[in-house]
Amino acid sequence: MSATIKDIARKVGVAPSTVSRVLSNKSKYYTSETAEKVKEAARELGYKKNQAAVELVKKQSNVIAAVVSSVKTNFAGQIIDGIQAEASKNGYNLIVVYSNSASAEEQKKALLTVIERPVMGILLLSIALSDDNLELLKESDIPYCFLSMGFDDDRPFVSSDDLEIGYEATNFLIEKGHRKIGLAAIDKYPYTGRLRLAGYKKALSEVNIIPKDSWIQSGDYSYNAGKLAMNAYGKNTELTGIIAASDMAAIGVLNQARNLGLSVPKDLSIISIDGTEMCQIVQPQLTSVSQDFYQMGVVGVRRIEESLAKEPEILDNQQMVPVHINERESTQIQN
Amino acid sequence: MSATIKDIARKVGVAPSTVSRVLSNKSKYYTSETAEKVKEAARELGYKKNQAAVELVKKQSNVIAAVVSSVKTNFAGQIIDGIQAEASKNGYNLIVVYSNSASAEEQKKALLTVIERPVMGILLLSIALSDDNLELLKESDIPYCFLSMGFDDDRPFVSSDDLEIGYEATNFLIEKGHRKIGLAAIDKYPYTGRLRLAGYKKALSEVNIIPKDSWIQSGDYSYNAGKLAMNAYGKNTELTGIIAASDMAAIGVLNQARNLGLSVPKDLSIISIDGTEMCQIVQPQLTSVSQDFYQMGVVGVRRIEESLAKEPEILDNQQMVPVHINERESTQIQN
DNA sequence: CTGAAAGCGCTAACAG
DNA sequence: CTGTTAGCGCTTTCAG
Repeated sequence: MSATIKDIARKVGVAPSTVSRVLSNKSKYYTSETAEKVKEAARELGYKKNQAAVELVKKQSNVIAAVVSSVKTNFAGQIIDGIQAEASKNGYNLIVVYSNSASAEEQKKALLTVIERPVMGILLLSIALSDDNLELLKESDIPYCFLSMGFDDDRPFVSSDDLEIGYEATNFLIEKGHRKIGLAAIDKYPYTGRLRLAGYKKALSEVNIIPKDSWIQSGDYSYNAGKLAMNAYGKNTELTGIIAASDMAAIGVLNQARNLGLSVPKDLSIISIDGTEMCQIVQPQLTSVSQDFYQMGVVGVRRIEESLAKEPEILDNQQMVPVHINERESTQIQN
Repeated sequence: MSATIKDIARKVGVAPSTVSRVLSNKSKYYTSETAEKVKEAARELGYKKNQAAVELVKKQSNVIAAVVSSVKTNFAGQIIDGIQAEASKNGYNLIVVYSNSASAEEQKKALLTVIERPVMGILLLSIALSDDNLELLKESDIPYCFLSMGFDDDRPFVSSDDLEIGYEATNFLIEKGHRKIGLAAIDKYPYTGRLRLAGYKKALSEVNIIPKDSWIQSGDYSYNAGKLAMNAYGKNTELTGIIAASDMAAIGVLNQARNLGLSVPKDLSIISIDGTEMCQIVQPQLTSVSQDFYQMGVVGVRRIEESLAKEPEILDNQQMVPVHINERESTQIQN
């Protein structure tokens, strides 16, 4: 077994409490002389702090936990980078646990893994919690915040403004002269899809366009959903522009359009939602409404800090991170 | 604060140890009658186990830790899926911490995050540990295993056989009739690149081909490295086939070839190494030597289990996971 | 500045 | 089957 604080104390000839003070940098409470001896002994003994013991007595730790849906989302990495950077800056450690969002049972295990130890906060990345598990989370009294998804109730979250995303994407195409614009692979009913759809309709209605039902092809944001949507539009579609629900969906639309003999952007303009690096490795490169995932991670960590510091009532529970449009090669002016 | 085992004991009128027994499912040691009452009370009180306390006394936990290089690798997710599945099957929990492999300091923090608590094992995903940090890891006495990378020393790892990868990729092109074959974006000196290069040379020498220096363009496996390599080969390259060091590198080669006016696979065949989903979303779809990343995760967990069970001497420290070739659209017969 | 002592929440003998 | 006791490794009063 690893050496303990007592071993060091014995070796140096001081009390365990003194060793603790040195090793926890409670300066002012020891001479640099004893500090040296203690540190020296610690090194020799290969001492490693037992955080379980520390957390047990302090009842808090400096670790932030992120729970991530294991469904492959290519932007999760960016959010995690943001969390990591901000956490590290403030001296927190980050641990992440993956959870298959499909199974409430798996979800619960993931959640318990972090709840059952004194983490300072929990960040949930695009994960749809079951009611039971949400209850579990609330009961834990650990500050939490959802990232990259929103809700109608008062749960704290930080995400992009999905209404704005739908609106901006649509407006971008309108300003390029497009009138018949499709919305592909979007999930119509849950919060995110619903708002994007609303933004789409809003932009359209401002120029007096009423979208046909067939313009809106719902789906699950996946590559395959993109392909299916494009297939449904067909080779002879009246659409001249398409908004894809995600980068992967956009690539699906793009590839299927090509399969159908359509040339992008000549015959069809495509604008994607997300703006991950995927947009830049396909040809033509995809114009996108880009979300600032990194920033979501940063804001999420700050959100946790605030929950710790302030009373719940003062908190601005639901925060939006701005989006911006990256014009690349998949869109062009429509005459 | 959350309720403790004592609160439950008081409420039900039994001893804390009894509560502990019920809650830890030490069946045989209590009547179903008391069990009911205890569980009922636990539910009412919203009891949550304090793992810090458990781990402190048991000196071991059921969590496996994965340390992942935060450099974006699109296969890390697959490895983690494999770890997760196998861990979950055996009742372990997985926590992952991200570490920027560039900074030894960051690395150390990540490592300490997991070493300073009683995890049952540590899996390291394509992370190049500094000497100090490797020492730290060894000292911890926690079983560990590197995944998706190999070493010349006796460190435990599980990876693909990189010599075989280089050999198979090259041989595949040779059998298609190619004679002038390039190797792009590979890191020549470290273990992985060195072995792949050796496999490449071996296959070539078997058919009496000696590669020119210019055929081998080293790089860092990235998209950009792929582009640079293709650019170095140039529009009028004598090569008819190229092996790319990774999927992203292959896409870089592919796009740059197209930029140069070369058609794939008509003018140039490309075979990629990795075989992630990226291969299927580009056009043409990329032929690849596919690694079984998921399996690496699975084997990694088993490796940890074995280290716990057996004496170090008996262990087969370095394990290879088989690769296979997926022929897709980016390669064709060369006359 | 340092030591002694108490205790975080839980489990594991040991008696009964 | 259940209660009593001790203690995991650390921090934190409280004295001195």
